[in-house]
Amino acid sequence: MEPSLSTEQPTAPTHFIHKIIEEDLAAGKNDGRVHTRFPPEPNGYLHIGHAKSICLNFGLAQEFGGQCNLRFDDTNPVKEEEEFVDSIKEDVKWLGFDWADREFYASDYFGQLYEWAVQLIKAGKAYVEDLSADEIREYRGTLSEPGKNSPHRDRPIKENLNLFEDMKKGKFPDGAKVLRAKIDMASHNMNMRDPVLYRILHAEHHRTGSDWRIYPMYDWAHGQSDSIEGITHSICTLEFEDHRSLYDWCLDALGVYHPRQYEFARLNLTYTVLSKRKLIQLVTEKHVSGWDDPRMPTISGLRRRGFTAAAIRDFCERIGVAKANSTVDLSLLEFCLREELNKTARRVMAVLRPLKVVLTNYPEGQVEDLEAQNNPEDPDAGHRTIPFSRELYIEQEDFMEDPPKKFFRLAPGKEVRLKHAYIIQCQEVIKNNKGEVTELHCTYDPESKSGGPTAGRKVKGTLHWVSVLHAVTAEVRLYDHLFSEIEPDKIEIPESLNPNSLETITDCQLEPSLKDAKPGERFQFLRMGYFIADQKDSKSGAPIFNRTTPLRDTWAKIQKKG
RNA sequence: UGGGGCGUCGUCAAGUGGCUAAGACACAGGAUUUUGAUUCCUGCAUUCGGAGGUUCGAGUCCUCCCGCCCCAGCCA
Repeated sequence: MEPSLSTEQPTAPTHFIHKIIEEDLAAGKNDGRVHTRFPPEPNGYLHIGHAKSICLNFGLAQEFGGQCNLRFDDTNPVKEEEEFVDSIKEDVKWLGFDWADREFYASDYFGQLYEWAVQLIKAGKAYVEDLSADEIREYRGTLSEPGKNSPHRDRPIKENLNLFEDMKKGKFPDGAKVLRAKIDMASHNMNMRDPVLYRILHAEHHRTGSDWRIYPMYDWAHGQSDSIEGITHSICTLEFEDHRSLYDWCLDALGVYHPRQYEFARLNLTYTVLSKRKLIQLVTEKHVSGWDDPRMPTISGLRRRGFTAAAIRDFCERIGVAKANSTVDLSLLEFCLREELNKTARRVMAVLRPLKVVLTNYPEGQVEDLEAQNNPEDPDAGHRTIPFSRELYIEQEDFMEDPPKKFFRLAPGKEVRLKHAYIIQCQEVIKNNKGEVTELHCTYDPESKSGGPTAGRKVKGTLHWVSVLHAVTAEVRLYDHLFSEIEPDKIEIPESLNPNSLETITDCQLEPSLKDAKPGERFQFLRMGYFIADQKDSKSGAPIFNRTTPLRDTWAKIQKKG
C-alpha cells in the first residue's frame, strides 16, 4: 500500500463545545480534566439523535484523554423500565463506546440528594407545599405575568423538616405535598418560580424498589449527579437552556463542586420522526413490528436494517455541532452508509423478481464454474465460483419488449453481458395466455466468456443472473422511508406514514453461496443494493434478507425525467 | 405582547474587521467502468434574514426591524 501523499485532512471538529474545552484546558481549569457523561432516561430506546449526543460526549472525552460516564437518569419510576436500560447499554456498546466501570444511576444518589434537600430546607431555601398541582399552576403566573407566593412559602424550617420527613416516610398520598425551592415567583424564567424539587410517588422503582416514596425531579437530580461524578462539561440539548440558571442555583445553594452546562441543537432528519412520543406511538399502535423494526430510526432498528456503527459515527461527525435548529438531509446518512459498505460488502448475485432465460445453444446438462471477484474495492476479499448453466434467472426489470432509446439492457434482438459470464442475445419472447412475458429464449456467444482470451467485445449493458438449477429461494424485505412526508412531524401519524415502506418478496433467487449466510452478514446484491441477513428471522439454510439501502440509481433518475 | 436562544448555498456547516465567503451532502454536466455502482474531473452563495450606521475596509462592530425555536409538568 502506498502512503497517501494527499495533504487533505479529515476536517477536525472545531465546534463551539470543542473550543470551550480547549480554552478551559489552556486556562488550567479542572486540573486539566475532561469528564463528560451521557445521561439517558431509561424510558425508551435510543435513536439516531441520541447517537449524536453519544458521539459528542464519548468523542470529546476520547479526544482530550478524559472519561465519559454512562448515567441513567432514572428519577421517574412510573416511566422507566429495566428493558430500556438493557437496550441502551447494548446500543452504546454497539456504537463502539466504552464506559468501563462507570455505569451510574441517578437513583444511586437518592440518599445524598435527600440529605442535600434537608440541607436546603435548613438554609431556608426550600419549603413543603400543600397546594395541589392545579393550584401551583395558577400561582405560577404566566409568561407575561409574575406568579404569587404560595401561602406555605414561609413555613417555619422546623415544620418543613418534619413534613419532608413524613413525605419520605410515606405518610401522604401521591400529589398531597411537594418540596419546592424558594427562589423567585416573579422571575422572568419560569423555571425559577419556586420549582418543584421532590414529588410523592408510591411507585416501584426499577432499582430501588419500594425504598422511596418521594422522588427528585430532574432539576434537583441532574446537576448534583454531575457534581458527584466530577463531570466537567455537562452537555445537553437546547431545550435545557432555560434550566441552566436553576442548575447553577442548586449547586451554588449547596456549595458543592460546580460543573458547567452547555447546550447544543438536537438532531432532526428529513423523512424521520425522532420525538419520543411518536416513536412510542409507532410501536404501541403497531405501525412497525417493534422498537427494532428496520424502518425505525432507533439504533436497534438501524442495526437490524444493516447500518454499521462506523457509518453512524461518521455521520455524527459530519453533521457538526451548533446551536441553530436544523434538519439534516437523510441522504447524508445514506451516503455515509454506502461509503463504508462499498468498501466492505461482499458482492453477490441475487435476482429479486425472476424472469427465466433459456440459452438455446448452450449444451443441456452442462454446468460451468465461473470465477467471480468478491469485492473489486478490496482485492483481499478474494474470489468464489458461481455455477452457470443453460437455464438462468434475470431481473424482470432488466428486460423490455419495447425499450426506449437509452435502455442498455435486454430486449428482442439485443445483446447484454451476463456478469462474470457470457454475452447473450435475445431471440424469442415467450408469453402466457394473458400476454405476460414468462420466458426468454436467448443464444450465448461462447467466444465472449469473462476473463477468456476473446472476452474483449464490448456491449453496453451488464446484468446479474442466477442459475435456475442452483438457485436458492429466499425472502427479501425491501424498505423505504417510513414516512412519505419530508417533515413528518407536521402531520399526525397514520396520515404521515408511507404505505409502501415495506415490500416483502418471497421468491427471490440467490446464488448458491448465499444459502448459508449468517444472520447479521452484509452483502451487496450486485446492481440492487446492500442487504443484511436479518438477525432475528434469518436462519442458515433459510436466509431472509433486509435491504439496507439501494445503490445509487442513475437509470431510475433518467426514467423519471422521461 | 415576559424571558432564553437562533438566523451564512436546496441541506448541514466553517468563518471571531483585511487575499476572489472553507468543506461535505444534494443537484447538474462530462470521463472511465464486465455493477447505468464505485472512481475521476467540472459547475454550483458578486453574497452572509432586512435596513441604516461606524470604518480605508464588515458575514464579522453598533442601532433598529423581520423571521424561526424553547419555557407556564408534581416529565426528562
